[in-house]
Amino acid sequence: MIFALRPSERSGRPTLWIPLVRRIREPFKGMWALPGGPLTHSESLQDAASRNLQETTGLAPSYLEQLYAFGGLHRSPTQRVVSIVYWALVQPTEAALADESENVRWFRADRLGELAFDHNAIIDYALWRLRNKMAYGSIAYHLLGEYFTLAQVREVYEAVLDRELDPANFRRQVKATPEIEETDQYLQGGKHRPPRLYRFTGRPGLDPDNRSTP
Amino acid sequence: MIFALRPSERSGRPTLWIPLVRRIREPFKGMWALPGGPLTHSESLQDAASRNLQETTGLAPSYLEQLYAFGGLHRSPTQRVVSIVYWALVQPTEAALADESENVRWFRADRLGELAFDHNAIIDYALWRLRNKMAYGSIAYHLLGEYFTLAQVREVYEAVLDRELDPANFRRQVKATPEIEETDQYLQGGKHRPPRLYRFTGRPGLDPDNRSTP
DNA sequence: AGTAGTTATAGTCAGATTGACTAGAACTAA
DNA sequence: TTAGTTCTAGTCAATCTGACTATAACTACT
Repeated sequence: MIFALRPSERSGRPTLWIPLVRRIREPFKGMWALPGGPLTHSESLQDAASRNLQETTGLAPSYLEQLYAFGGLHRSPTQRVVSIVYWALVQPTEAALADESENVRWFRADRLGELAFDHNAIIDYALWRLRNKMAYGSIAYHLLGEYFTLAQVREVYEAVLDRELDPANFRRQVKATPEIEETDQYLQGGKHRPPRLYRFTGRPGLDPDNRSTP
Repeated sequence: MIFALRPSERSGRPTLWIPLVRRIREPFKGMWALPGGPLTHSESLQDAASRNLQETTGLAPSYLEQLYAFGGLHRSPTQRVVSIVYWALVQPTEAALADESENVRWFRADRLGELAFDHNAIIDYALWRLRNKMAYGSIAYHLLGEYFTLAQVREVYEAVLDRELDPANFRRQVKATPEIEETDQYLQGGKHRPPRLYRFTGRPGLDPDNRSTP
């Protein structure tokens, strides 16, 4: 379950996108589904998630965390399947050069059709968790590059939470978090006053003892 | 992974306790471990957790939620094991009549020895999650009976968070939550002014679409 | 060159929340 | 009757939040 920011077709403002793969076998042949695959005997759960991510979409995530183990009896019509789902955030540079093909395509998170299995429910849950963690923790920065403006951070929040935030108040809060470091560089090229660039100095969301579930 | 409140031996104030079972086979024969067992083909994950809970300790939980799926390669020295761990809260009435025997015993959560497998780490994580959810959500009431005083709620928080809280300020906050309902009964029998009894009117922590992970 | 348009950034102000504290109320035990 | 206990309501200052104002610094256009 992978999230990335991409500019919306119309407004150009960043929006949440999700890569899906097309089912090439029954059940649900032809429908879109979350990327995934089996767990082998010689890899940890997180390693398996990384590997499946790499194999199906070619993406390297900047954040990876276990979402939930789904184990209802009728998730697949043909057999009993337990899915230990992970969710990942990838930076826009990564997302731009991701494989896209006949059977792998990006979709807007808020405009998905009906997917295979219970994958709509899984995505709903992942979205809920993403919004939740964003409100508390410092997770938004894993959707951005190394340097960013405070307006870009705000756009991430606005895209995920789906509501507008007051620019001045948002600045005040972000600047108060100790993990945000001011640089002395500015982003040039806009048709307005150039904004200062900042850096995230917190931990890189991939370490194994990632106590960040809340 | 089961939590219940029991009065401490010395002070008599409520403390967190955990039931453990003794390993009767290798590996880790003779050591204490979390209750658990295999998943069958005809039960959901939550059902399997309930059943294992019932079979090993005889307890019926008032709250049950998935904790995490542990799948490291070397969790068991003999074979690869993936454990989908659930955590439960049981009310003191339930906890009092729980089976206890040579091979099932209650331990204080803050005074555990070395357990089998990675179970110490699992308990640490569950404790972290319990503290976290308590700070936000309304989970403490699943450790209490139907009627309770505000001082009892405060004692739950103090036991779990392991620090004292100001009684007056705590009252103010709890009374402000809409899920708490004032009754017109009072708890008699103390050597002081009888405190009013309250009720929890929120949802009963067992429904399947329990969106309460944060 | 000058002016309009845009976003960046700092600051103010009222309302809500929080932590520390005070004080009276209502019971029991001596 | 009094001392001891907890219950309960309230005050007050500090902090945080949301709404808002004003200036700064750039580009684009005339």
